[in-house]
Amino acid sequence: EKPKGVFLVMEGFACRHKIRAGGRRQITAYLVPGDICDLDVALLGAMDHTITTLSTCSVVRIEPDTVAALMDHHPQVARALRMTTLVDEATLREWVVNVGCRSALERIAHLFCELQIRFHAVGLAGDDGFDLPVTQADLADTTGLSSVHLNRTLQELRRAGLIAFRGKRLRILDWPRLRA
Amino acid sequence: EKPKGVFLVMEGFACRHKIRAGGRRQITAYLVPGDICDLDVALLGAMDHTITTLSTCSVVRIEPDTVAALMDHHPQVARALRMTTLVDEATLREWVVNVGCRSALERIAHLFCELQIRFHAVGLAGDDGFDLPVTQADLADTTGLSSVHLNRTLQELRRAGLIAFRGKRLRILDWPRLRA
DNA sequence: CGCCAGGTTGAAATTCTTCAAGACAAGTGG
DNA sequence: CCACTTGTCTTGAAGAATTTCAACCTGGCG
Repeated sequence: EKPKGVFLVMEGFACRHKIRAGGRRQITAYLVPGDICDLDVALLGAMDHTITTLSTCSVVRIEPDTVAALMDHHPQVARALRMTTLVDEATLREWVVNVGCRSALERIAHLFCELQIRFHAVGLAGDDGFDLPVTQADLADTTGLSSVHLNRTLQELRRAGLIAFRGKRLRILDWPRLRA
Repeated sequence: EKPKGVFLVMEGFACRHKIRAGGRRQITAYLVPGDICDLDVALLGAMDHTITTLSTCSVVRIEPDTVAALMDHHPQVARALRMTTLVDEATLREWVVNVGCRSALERIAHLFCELQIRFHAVGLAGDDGFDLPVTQADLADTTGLSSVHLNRTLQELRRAGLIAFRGKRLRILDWPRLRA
């Protein structure tokens, strides 16, 4: 009945994903520095998905007892931890919306906006963008598009002057319009 | 730092959904009898989505104090409640996969399988199917398809002898193949 | 009887995928 | 230092999946 362990991402970029028979992969979440994972994961018998790093990461493991003690003695921390799971769930819902009813262009723009805000929140993004160490294939598996179509849609965003994406760095050139 | 209230679905069928500017709607989860919702929802300032009943429902509200007391004095219950949020999250991930990388046929089949198992678990489905009080438009908003395409894909499932869906009742005619 | 929401159909237009090939950049071994 | 490999990005063109529009059908219900 106690959490079995917690991992905290300190540096780097990782993702949760599932692989389907046939080799298709769907990324279901990104983990950025400051994100916590597997708060209660051992409660379920098996993990339903995989976590993979997309860049070199440094990760801290916090002992189950430490977590339990924190949650028992520091209600503010306990509250914050419960909030993170709510936020994760809300984000996941937004991802269902993203792949469920947005066009290719909107999906990518939405993803970039989400990441800009999340990286910004932990001081890893300026107003002009952030490092995004993923391949276009990764983005395709995130947005539910083929890599070819993703590539073409990225070019469209570039041509429109909204973003630049070269060498693992995403630059946001027109935040208001990207957001719109 | 305490849960502010809990709702428990006793009878009926409901869903979580989000509405996008432009009127498009995406259903992100179904609630069947036995499902609990909003365990910690008041921790976040605002609700990021809407809950709607799809049939007449009876719902029980459990007082925050009751929940807090339960969780304090009955570790087994606390554990079970935390497990439900993990299961909800895993289900949500599966929905991302569903709309992200499955064909129309697979999406619908997967949804029906999920619901069959969930209804079966609470004794509301026989081996032959269950009551599913939704319109085709609802299913379209669930699977991220247009209602026209959903309609045609449903017909395909019928023609293949996998299901029958008339009058709010879904009959499963060939479980192994539907599942496959 | 007539209305109405939901279901069904056809056809055209669009979006997206697939296949296949070529360009480019970085890293490796000779 | 060069040739070579490898992974990623880019492009074109054909074809498949899906959406849109618009019409028509149907059964339940006031």
